[in-house]
Amino acid sequence: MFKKAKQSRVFQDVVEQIQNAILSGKLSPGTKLPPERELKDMFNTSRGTLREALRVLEQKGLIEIKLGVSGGAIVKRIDTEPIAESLALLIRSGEVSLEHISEFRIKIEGSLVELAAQRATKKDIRELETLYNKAKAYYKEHDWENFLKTDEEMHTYIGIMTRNPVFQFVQKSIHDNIHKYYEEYLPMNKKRTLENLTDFKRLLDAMRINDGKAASRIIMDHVKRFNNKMQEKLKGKT
Amino acid sequence: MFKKAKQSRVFQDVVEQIQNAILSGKLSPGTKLPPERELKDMFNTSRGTLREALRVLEQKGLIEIKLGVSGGAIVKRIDTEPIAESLALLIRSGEVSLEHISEFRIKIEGSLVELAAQRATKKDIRELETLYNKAKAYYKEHDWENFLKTDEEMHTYIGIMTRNPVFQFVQKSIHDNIHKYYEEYLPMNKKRTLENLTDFKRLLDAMRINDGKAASRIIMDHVKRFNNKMQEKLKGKT
DNA sequence: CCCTATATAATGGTTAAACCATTCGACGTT
DNA sequence: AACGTCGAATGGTTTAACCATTATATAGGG
Repeated sequence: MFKKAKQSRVFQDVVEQIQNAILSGKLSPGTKLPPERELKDMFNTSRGTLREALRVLEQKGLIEIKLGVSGGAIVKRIDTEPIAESLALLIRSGEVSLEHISEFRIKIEGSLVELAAQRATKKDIRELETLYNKAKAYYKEHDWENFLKTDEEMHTYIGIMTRNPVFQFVQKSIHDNIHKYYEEYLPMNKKRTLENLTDFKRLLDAMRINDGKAASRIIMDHVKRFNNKMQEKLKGKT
Repeated sequence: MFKKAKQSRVFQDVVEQIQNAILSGKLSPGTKLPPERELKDMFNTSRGTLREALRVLEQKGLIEIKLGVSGGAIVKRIDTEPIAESLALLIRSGEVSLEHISEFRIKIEGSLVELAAQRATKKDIRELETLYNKAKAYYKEHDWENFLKTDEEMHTYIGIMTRNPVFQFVQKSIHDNIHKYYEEYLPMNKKRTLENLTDFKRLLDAMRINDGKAASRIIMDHVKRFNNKMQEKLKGKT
C-alpha cells in the first residue's frame, strides 16, 4: 500500500537534485558541473558525501568524471550503456544463458527488420546499397575484419530505420553482450563471409519493395543459421 | 584498437573484487559482508574510498545496505531492477516516447505469447485456468483492483511459460515503466474489464491447442486496442 | 512468568582537514 | 616554431572523530 518513507541519506537527496536538473533539461549534455569543493558548499554537505552522490550519478551514466585541472563532472548524453552493463551482469551471473539470448535475439531482430522494411525510404535503400557495395569490396579483398565492421554498420543502420529508439537500444545491448562469443567461436572465413553477403543481398531486395514479412523471414533464418553454427562450436569445445 | 589503460581508482578495484566474488558464486545471495571498518582493513584502504565502492555496488543492484546494529551490506539476488531503472531514465529524458514503448511492447508480447503457447504444458494450462476463474470472480464482484492484480499475475505467468528469462526480464522492465500511464489514463470499468476477460479467454483457448500464431495475434490485437484507448485519452488531456 | 519500556552497543551515515596524483596551460629556452 | 619545465586547479585518498539508527539485552511492572 505505502512506500517506505524516504531514508535520511543526504547523498540520495543530492543525487535526486542533480538528476532532476539533468532530466528536466536545466543541465544539458556537455555542461560541466562546478568543482567538488564548490558543490559541497552549494549542497551544504561534506566532500565525502558529495562524492558518494557523484559516484552514483556516474554509475547511472548521467555524468562522466575527468581528472586534472579543468577536469570535473560533465553531464553525459543518456545512452544504452548502463542497460547493456546490467544485462551483462545477468549473463555473467548465470541467470541467462547464451541460448536464451539467441532465442530472444531471433525474435527481436525479426520484428526490428520487419519495421525497418515497412518504413524504408529511398534514401535508406541508397544507404544500404552503399554499405552492401562496401562489404562486397571487402569480401573480394579477403579483408574479413573490415567486412565485419561493415556488417555491424548495416545492422546499426537497419536499427535506425525503425525510427524507434527502443529497438535500437535493445539491439545494441544484446549485440554488445553477444559479440565476444561470436568473435571467439565463429571466426570469419571465405565461405561464411559469402553466405553473410548473400543473405544481406536478399534482405536488401525485400527492403526495396517494403516487404516486411519477407525481410523478417530472411533475417530470422540468417540469425538462426549463424547461431546454430556457433552452438555447435561451443558444444565441441566443452 | 586498444582500450584505455586501467585508471588508478582504488574504489574501482574494490568494486571489481567484490563483484567478481559475487558473480563467481563465492559470495551467494543473502551473505552479509563484514562491517565497513573491517572491510577497509581487508582492502587496505580508507573508509571513504571503501564506501564509494559500496555505493557503486549498491547502484548496480549487487548489494543492499541496511542500517543499525547487525546491519551492513548484504549480497542481493540479481534481478531486473537496474535495467528497469535505466530504461526509466531514457523515458524521462525524452529519448523514448510512450508510443515508442508501446510499439516495442506489441512486438515483444507477440513473440513472448507465441513461445509460451508453443511450450505450454498441461500444468501451465491448469494454472492459467485457475487465474482465469479468479479474474472472472472478481469481475462478477466488480472488484476492479483485484481484477487488475490477477491480470498482472496472468501476464507474469505467461512470461514464465516461455522458459526464457530474457523475455521475462524485458517484459517486467517495460511493464514497470508503462504501468503508471495505464493507471492514470485508463481506469477500469465494467465494459473494459469484460473486454479484457474475453480477450484472455480467447488466448487461453489458443494456448490449450498450442497454437502459437493464433495466441500471438490475439495478444497483439489486445495490446494494440488497449494502447489506442490510452493514446486517445492522452491526446484529450494535452 | 511474561510483557513492556529503557539502555547499550554495533553499525552505517556524515563531517572536517589535510595531503597525493593527474592534467592543462603558461612560460621560458633552444 | 618546437620543446621542456613548472605551477596551479581539480579529482582521489586518508584519517579521526562524531551522529543516527536499530537489534538485542536488561530491568521493571503486572
